[in-house]
Amino acid sequence: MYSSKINPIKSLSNVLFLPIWMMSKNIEKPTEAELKILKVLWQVGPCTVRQVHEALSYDKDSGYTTTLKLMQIMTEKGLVRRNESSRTHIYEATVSEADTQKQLLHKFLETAFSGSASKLVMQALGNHRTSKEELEQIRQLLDKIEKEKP
Amino acid sequence: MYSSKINPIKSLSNVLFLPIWMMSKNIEKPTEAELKILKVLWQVGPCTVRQVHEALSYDKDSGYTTTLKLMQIMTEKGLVRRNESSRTHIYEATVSEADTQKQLLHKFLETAFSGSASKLVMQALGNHRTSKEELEQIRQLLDKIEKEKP
DNA sequence: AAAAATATACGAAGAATTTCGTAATATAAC
DNA sequence: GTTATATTACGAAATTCTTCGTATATTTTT
Repeated sequence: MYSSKINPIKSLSNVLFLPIWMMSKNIEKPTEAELKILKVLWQVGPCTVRQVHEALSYDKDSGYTTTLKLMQIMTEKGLVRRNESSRTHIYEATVSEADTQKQLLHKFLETAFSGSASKLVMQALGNHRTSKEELEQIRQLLDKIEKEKP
Repeated sequence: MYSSKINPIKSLSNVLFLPIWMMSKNIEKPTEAELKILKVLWQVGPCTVRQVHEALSYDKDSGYTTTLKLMQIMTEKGLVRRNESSRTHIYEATVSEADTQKQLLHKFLETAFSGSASKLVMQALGNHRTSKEELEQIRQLLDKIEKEKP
């Protein structure tokens, strides 16, 4: 990296406000294809490769060995763990959906919205149908956050 | 794609509820490196390659020709347009920041949050410092949305 | 006018991700 | 038990994105 003499504040602020999740141990960031697999595992629980592959084949058109290979890589990365006691291995996610979303959101917020959570939130609310119940939940969260503020 | 006989509703719903922005002409999706360049152009306006490259070199450590090449590719994709009247070309973004954010957000929402805007919003609000003013803005948006509901 | 600096064009290397084909092995069916 | 089927292992091709080096052309400096 370029050692900036003009704007040292930028990198400094990054250190001071390091989000909590970044301080915990390094979680491998899933790629897009890996994320699709994780979603299946989160939704239906421990699966064989075939189960995952069937679940994906509605959206995606790639061969069985592709899914297999990805899941093998994910095992190496530690994104999933597998039970090898029977010949057909059973895979399960080792990372939680919430943690992964947190991590991906942080990255996305930086790259696409330059870190402005409120801009992102307003865009998300403005362009996507959200039920009354969900809006109410968000409102409650707002209350809670504001109450905890000075 | 797999022609599903089991769940034809899925693809159907995608057609029925096609978001408005998707119906407009196809915008090329910027890659991550391209997005960084766009951000400079959005922030400072029309630029030469050198200006963009200098602006980026605080965060990024790649050569001048890399930036040049990327901007040439972006021109082909139609993400930027350039004025070639003088030897040093002047580039400007052809896509707006808001439109691009909308597009990226939609994609992200689908891949990471399975389309649940409220989940994303709550995660974003929960994990990132947001000022009182911003929270108030969001609250007002909530009011506006709920008022427009049945 | 020659030399130096700066710009674009463009092919191709490098890197990361996704895809597949084939071999080896185990299980199931006959 | 032999054949057929299903599963894993693994290398390597295909793809996409990023990076760079070199050639060529233009402007600026000396």
